[in-house]
Amino acid sequence: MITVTQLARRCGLSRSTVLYYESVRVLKPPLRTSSNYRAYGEKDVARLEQICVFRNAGLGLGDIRAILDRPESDASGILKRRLVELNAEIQALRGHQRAILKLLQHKFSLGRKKVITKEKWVAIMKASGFSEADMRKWHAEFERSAPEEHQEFLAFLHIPKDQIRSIRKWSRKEQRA
Amino acid sequence: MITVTQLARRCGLSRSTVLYYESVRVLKPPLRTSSNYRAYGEKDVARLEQICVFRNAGLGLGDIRAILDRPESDASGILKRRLVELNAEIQALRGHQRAILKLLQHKFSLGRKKVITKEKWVAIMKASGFSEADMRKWHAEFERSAPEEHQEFLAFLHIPKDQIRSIRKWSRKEQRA
DNA sequence: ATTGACCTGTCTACCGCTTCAGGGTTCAAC
DNA sequence: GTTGAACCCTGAAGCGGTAGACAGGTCAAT
Repeated sequence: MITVTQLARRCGLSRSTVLYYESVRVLKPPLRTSSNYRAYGEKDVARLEQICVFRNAGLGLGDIRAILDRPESDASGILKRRLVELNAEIQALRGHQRAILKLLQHKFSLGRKKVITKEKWVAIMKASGFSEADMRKWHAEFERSAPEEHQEFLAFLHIPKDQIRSIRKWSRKEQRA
Repeated sequence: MITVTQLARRCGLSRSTVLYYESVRVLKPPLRTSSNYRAYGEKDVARLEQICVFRNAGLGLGDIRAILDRPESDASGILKRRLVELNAEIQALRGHQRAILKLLQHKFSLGRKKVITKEKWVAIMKASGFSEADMRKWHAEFERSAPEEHQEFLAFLHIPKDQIRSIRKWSRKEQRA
């Protein structure tokens, strides 16, 4: 029998989160000690661990409750739906990234003093955790979904024309491969 | 001079959203008619359109306000930061997707009657808007970030061993390319 | 003067939490 | 036996960005 904070820590959550899960009844109200403290047992731990598994899969608490409490609910259906939603969300974020690139282009070409070069750009990206492989994938994605913006962006980095051609070439190859 | 609802519709937003923007003063309080209706002019429209541009780039209203109202604010710095954050968010969503795939694997192998095949899987993915290219990119990403789970997943689809080898081979090539 | 389409401000809900306020309990040291 | 730290409790409010509902005011037409 453990307390809320112990349970929370065992699952890598905060006490408040566990309490919140109880309040939205995705976690069942546990036994209480004589002094009204929550006392959790094995089953409660197991349940919370399951919840965490589904949360790591990006499911909402409503969906998790459905899966855990209603055996007739179509768990794999829910998971597939979420898989598809996640894809849409990823596309949306990629769209945001493309929009930012466009904006950066404009900003820099307005305030013309600040010329950003390929080297500076690569430094920014590396500093923020992009590996070489990530950057190749990034180019491939950019080329696939917005070839014209990709061209524009490369030109904006003052990369010579022939080099731009070769970058776009392997970007296309990458997606065909 | 147009009204709130007209302004909102012109920018593809709801009335409540425009009102909210005003309340958090990212949009300036407009002139009022004699009957106290909001009356927006050209400048207001332009401002809201700018706001929408930045919202499409996934910036928060706070950042937008900083960029629009404080010329000394480092707009391109904010944009770059956001670019990096977006990348992290995308990685997180991909992680969710991988977690779901693992779960689906377990589900299906528990209820052993339901054998999912490669064909069924591809049908699900296609039905949800994955192109052939998307799926190749998906494999490449899967192979790059979680090769063992990728192997497991392919086996789970009852794909013959030699075919699995070839799929993983070109997945790795795709990222090297 | 009435209809119907607009407008007004204010309130609520959604999600997944976090934080705060204002208390009670347990356990150890002194 | 009392003080203090570290726990526990409940309940409410807040975040961001948006959608919608509500009750009532305004306007152009009939």
